[in-house]
Amino acid sequence: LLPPLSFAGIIDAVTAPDRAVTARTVRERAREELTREIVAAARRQLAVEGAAALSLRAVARELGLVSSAVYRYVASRDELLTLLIIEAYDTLGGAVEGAEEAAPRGDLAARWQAACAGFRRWSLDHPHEFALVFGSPVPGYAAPQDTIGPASRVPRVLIGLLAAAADAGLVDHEAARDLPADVRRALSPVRAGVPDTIPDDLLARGLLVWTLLVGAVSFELFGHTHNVVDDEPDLRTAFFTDQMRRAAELVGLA
Amino acid sequence: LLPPLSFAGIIDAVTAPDRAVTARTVRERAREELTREIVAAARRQLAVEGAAALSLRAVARELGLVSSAVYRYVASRDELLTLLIIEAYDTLGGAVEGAEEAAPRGDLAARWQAACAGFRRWSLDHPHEFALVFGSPVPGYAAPQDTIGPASRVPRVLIGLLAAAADAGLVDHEAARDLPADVRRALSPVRAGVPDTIPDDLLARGLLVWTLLVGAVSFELFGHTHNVVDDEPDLRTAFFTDQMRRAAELVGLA
DNA sequence: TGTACATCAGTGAACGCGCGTTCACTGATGTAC
DNA sequence: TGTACATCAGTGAACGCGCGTTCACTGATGTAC
Repeated sequence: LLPPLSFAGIIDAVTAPDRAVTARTVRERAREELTREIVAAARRQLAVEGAAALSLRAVARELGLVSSAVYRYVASRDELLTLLIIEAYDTLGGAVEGAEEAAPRGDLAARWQAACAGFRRWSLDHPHEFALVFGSPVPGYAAPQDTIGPASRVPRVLIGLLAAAADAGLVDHEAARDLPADVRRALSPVRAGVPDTIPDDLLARGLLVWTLLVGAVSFELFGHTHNVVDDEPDLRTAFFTDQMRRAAELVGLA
Repeated sequence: LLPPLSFAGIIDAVTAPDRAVTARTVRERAREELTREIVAAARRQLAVEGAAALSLRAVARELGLVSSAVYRYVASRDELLTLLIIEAYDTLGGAVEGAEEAAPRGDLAARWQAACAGFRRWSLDHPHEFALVFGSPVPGYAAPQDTIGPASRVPRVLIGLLAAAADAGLVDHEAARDLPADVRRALSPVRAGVPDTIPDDLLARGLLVWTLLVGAVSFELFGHTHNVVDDEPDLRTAFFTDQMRRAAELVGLA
């Protein structure tokens, strides 16, 4: 009874709101618009209550629809969650890219700090989205393939910086050791997606630094810096910046 | 109508199961035993389904009780969650302490790696407990004061190692810079609980390394190493060990 | 040692709530001739 | 350009589920005299 829902079509409708107005029918336009409104309502609920409280019925209520009507647009609660995850990855990616691109091109340290600050800013502004993406997995939910593209936008920014640092000769190749064989094998999946100009050792350090960025923001958002770091926002920022500077030293970005 | 429930009493009953048999009444003993069984059943549910699926009714079912009977022992679902959080922190703390203490005393690098390996092992064996403690906060739940003691057991192990490294002169004091004033102020809460032999710079590095440990395990457990690190368990372990060795270099524990 | 009263454990029924999902349906929009 | 049929959006009712929590109650255990 359900119409053949194209998942990719939904994503298009959601992520490309302003494409040139082609000769689409009224129905097509209404469908795209309502799909976007459903996702927007879901996003608002996520922002306020968190992923656990997200329900199709509440989305329907907010839009003045009967709950079953939502099923014309979204196959299930899980699919809606997937859309939100994709959107979160995407806006986070955009925020980090934007911040990094606004920094002076020649100053790698500044570009790194800008990226980190952008990451943290977005996360503090969207705590539930952050939790959805980097926190505990939603029980019974398995992320589909569609998320891996958007998920890699931020890492890709970091990879760009690492490559730039390597190209600029900023990485201490004396200190760069050869990795043990098993560690090199462990890294083979990432290795495939990263330019050869980044040596294995730098790649391993890059993962360390990426872990650190996400870990630091997790700690802050999930309350693990209580009684550790002062609560005053400026001091928190100073601490984070200091931590990220230390991280940057590991990969020639300080 | 509810009896005056002493929270500390419950914790005693749960965490000190084998205290000397004093002249307690049958009722008292039955109460302690059932309280322990309730927490044990809740722990099993947590292990299987995760915190979101934890319900008082399910606990009651498992013990063959009527759901309202559980309220004789536990004031609410939140209190039960708190008990589980405390227990998770405690068993994690015990696991890390045990692992660290089993390493040769004179070998700080080995003690560090043992602590990290113990942390990761416990986490892989108790993924939902890890998520409960280090993952997204449970919505609508605020951790009470009772958790902060157990929560600091693992950090305390790391502090011990940092102090030992400092005492042994393993930390490069040339490289140790003076911290900017705002970063020093940001650190004042931790500072109060850490021996003076650990300088500010080392303390800041210590937090970096602690973030890294938790972050690395989070990434692995929450699926963020998919398509990054090979799935084979031995290779994952090799990668983790390598990352922790790099972390150790920052604090003179390599 | 035995009895009277107080305390406590566990029962069973109920309240009120919200959820995801299905299904047969009406009425509006789109399309082919 | 108009009509006949096909497609689609949204409705309303229902199914079946589980949850946390309250409350008046029975019967067992504990205690004071």
